[in-house]
Amino acid sequence: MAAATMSMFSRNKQKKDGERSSSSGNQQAAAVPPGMRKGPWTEEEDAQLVWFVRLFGERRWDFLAKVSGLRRTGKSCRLRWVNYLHPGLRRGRITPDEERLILELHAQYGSRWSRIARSLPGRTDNEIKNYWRTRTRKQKAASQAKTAASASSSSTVTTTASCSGSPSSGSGSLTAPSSSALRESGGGDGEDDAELDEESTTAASQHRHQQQQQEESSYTMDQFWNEIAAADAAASYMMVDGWGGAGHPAAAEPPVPSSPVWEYLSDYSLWRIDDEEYYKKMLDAS
DNA sequence: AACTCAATCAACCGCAGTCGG
DNA sequence: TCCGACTGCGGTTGATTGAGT
Repeated sequence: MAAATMSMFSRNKQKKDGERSSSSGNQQAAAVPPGMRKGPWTEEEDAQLVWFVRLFGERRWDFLAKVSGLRRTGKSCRLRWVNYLHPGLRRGRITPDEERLILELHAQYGSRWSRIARSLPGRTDNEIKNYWRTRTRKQKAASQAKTAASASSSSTVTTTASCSGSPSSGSGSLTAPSSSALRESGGGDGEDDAELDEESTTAASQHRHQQQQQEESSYTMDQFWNEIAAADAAASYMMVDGWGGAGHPAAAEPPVPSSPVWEYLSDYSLWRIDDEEYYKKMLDAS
């Protein structure tokens, strides 16, 4: 876990500063005020941001960006915190259970990623959005390949193609929502909806696949819905107490360093001094 | 070893909603 | 009611990585 997060951190470090800003064209130059930094965050910036979020809370991002001395917009600071530095973030691959949940919730809410993310504690809307995008792309490519194959050879039908409605079936656990549920969802953009409809056409085969997998993994729908309820409960709990709050059931367990900067900061000498003292130092320095 | 290509993910943008003056 | 600042969201882009050839 720690190794994984650190590798991600170092990966971020490897990005060249300002590379994006130079390659992104005039639009971005207009969006970011002059003198503001853009592109990948450095470890120092991360550490600084974490400190000031601790001091001022997850609010008033413009103010925070200013007093911290970071040459970043408030918006950028918020995004960095929410998507990367937040201590409650969960790292690593989307699990099969999460996949299933995302599928359910997408059928329910469409492309309202933040809403979906609320039911997946520790996952960000950005993460889920990226995951979904990858998944739909794969699905699209697979279905295109399938239609191309069937067009080229209309006489013979291979048996292998018929059981692989989804490319993600390899990961083993996606359950397509019912077509009625998909239609009721209403939300979502056109592309996704179209792909979901496409998905629903293979619902029967996927359902068989799902049953097969349920038998294999002994994973019942009761368990599935219990987990959804638990996730919702956890999410609402976090809304009240904050992520990783003291009263959280998980707090009984040793906290998992979910964000690399926390590991970084644990060795960072300034981390050990008093907040106010540090704040003074920072103000003096700036 | 060098190259290609798909997957992943961080970060950006524009837009819309909310809130206080 | 209007306006500006702030915040959050969804869509998109592009750098990096890793697997395959």
